[in-house]
Amino acid sequence: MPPGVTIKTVAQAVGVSPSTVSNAYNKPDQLSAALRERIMTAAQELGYAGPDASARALRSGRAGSVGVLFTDKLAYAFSDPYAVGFLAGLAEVAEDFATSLLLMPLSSSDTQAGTTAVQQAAIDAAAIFCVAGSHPALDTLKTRGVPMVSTDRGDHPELSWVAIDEEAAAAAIGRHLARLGHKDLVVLVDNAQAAGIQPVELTIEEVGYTDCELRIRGLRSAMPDARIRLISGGHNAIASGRAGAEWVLDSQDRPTAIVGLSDVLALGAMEAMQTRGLVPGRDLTVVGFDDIPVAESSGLTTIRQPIRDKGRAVGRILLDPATTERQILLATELVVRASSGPAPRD
Amino acid sequence: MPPGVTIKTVAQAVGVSPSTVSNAYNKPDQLSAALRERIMTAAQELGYAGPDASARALRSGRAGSVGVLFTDKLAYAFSDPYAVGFLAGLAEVAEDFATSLLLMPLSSSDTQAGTTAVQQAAIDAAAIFCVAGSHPALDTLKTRGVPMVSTDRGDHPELSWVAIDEEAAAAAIGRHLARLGHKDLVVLVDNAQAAGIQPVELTIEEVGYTDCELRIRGLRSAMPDARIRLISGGHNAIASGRAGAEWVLDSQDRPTAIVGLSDVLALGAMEAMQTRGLVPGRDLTVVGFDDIPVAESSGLTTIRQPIRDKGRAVGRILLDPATTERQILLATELVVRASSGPAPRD
DNA sequence: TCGTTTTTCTAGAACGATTTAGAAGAACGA
DNA sequence: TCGTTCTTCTAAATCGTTCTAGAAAAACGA
Repeated sequence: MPPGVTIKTVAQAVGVSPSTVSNAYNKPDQLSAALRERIMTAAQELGYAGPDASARALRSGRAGSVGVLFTDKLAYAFSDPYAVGFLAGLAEVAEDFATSLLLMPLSSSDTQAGTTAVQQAAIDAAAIFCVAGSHPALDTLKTRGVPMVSTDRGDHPELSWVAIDEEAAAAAIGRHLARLGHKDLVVLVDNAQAAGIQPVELTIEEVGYTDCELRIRGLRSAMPDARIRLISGGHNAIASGRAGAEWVLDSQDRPTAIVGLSDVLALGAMEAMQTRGLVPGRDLTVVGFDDIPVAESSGLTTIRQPIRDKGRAVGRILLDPATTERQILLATELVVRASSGPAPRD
Repeated sequence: MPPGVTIKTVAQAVGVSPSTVSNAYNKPDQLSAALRERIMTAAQELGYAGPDASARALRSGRAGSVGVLFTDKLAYAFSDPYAVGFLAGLAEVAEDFATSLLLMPLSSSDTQAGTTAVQQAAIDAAAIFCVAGSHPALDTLKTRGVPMVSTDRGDHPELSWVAIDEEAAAAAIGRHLARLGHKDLVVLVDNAQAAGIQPVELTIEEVGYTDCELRIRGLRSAMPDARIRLISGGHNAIASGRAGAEWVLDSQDRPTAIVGLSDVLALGAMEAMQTRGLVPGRDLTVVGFDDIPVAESSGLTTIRQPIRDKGRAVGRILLDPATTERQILLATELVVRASSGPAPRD
């Protein structure tokens, strides 16, 4: 587009008003087909590529994009097929409403950067994917009046969310393990601010993420007598799961079962076992959470949550005026596979 | 933000001009600290959350986001860790320049939808990730004057790109296979428009993607005497690789080697072999392309390409004025692992 | 004290579109 | 033929900023 070519230029060239050119693009039935044709060819000749997006957004009050907010680096976020599934579901709906997705990583360490990013982004709505409810960027969105839907259940009744009953799902795992006789557990948790490589043991307060916390509570409630340790090998990725599990497996104090708070963490644990010649489900039980596609072929016992539906539901609440529900609880299911077995008797 | 609260409202409340309020946000050193403080508190009281993004974009000519264009559904795009790596590298640079990423899937079937999406998106630049150079949306961007960088080498000398020498990399695979005595090959290719489940044999013309085509050419040039069949089990995903390989393995006419044009396709082939009790590298050779993280633990022979660097380089060309290079060729390397071995003598 | 520079602030014009209300002309029914 | 209804088009206001040029005030040097 040669600089300076606007809707006005085209209007003058054709000899009509700017409004008419605008209508030619946006409301084709408001003008005769012949005139529209003339306008379009003139636009082509002048090198005009259609109305400017920013100007349109300003005047019409619609940016044509929704923000997708998530914790931490993009690299970590999408290393989990779970996140990808969510995004795919959201994108599906977004496409129907001619809306693009604006990716906005919210670093948990540098909250300032994320907040200004959110401030400067032209978005009509925001999907909050696994972001702590306390992040200041969310306040910015609230004062700005941007509709939001979170993937975590919040406290406030006016908050919109699409979530699962984390606690109940985790309790299902707990009951399964209890039935198998397990009494000594290690839970692998995501630790976003982990910089080092050395796995660490955490308290439930240090875990931070609301959903992780709820899952731990659920486990504990179903296994009140079990010993449950929380270990993190870093952020949510296979390598972290492996690191955490290696640390546990190589210690003198092995548990009988390892629960990954996500499938990728659990898969990492399975890798660590394989390296050591241990068979999941026989020598040690491994359970995951999410049921990502590869969990099936790996034989991982896990909680299935309809992640793609989650994305779709979030999209609909944000974009489809016909959707009136504001808080949606999705069903989960314990999927038992080969990686879980009875605790060895000692 | 209560509707109607703008920079003007704040200005009136404080008793200064709108320009000054604008400066308070954008050029803090243009006004006294005391006044800035007063403006900020007034803004807070009025519920003003900072300058409107669309208005700012219109006036300043900077949208604060770059578009990421890629073929087909988001779901398929990010099922490949290769794509995720690229995005991560790009995001890294984008973050440094306070820029967000706008995801724009360009369906290859419905080119119209993608084109209007591109037309309506407020972006400063665009990263073209594995999109056929003929897509009409690219023309729209060109007339609009949006800077673009592609991940494929184009024909036009003014085009910017960050790529690898696809043909040479594939030729390296070809030489490796020739040295091992392979003369009968199946190449697993991505077929985006595949709707059915039934794998199909394609000609090189039907393959379509420029980079896939180049890789096939490279293979052929290094193995002029080999028989090379092109098979597709669907879009770029493990399941498609598995489907394609199963079809081949269960036929009467098995090749001695399978080359996946991406690692995910090759990994699918390895899965298919395992199911049938075949050992990659002994019974049949499997080679991939990309060297995604899981390739190492799977023992997959493949071409390593610095995918994250690719994303970073694209980001820098788009956003960093200090970067003057416009066409960057990255190095690749054949990584030989256990999945490739000598062809069985018959 | 007087010119000169620096700091601090402002008026008013863009930026490029969409929207509202309404005018001009064509088509229509009786 | 006349009033009415459509169709087709337009003028002018508006969206909420940032920018340019310059004014007023303060600080400075001699």
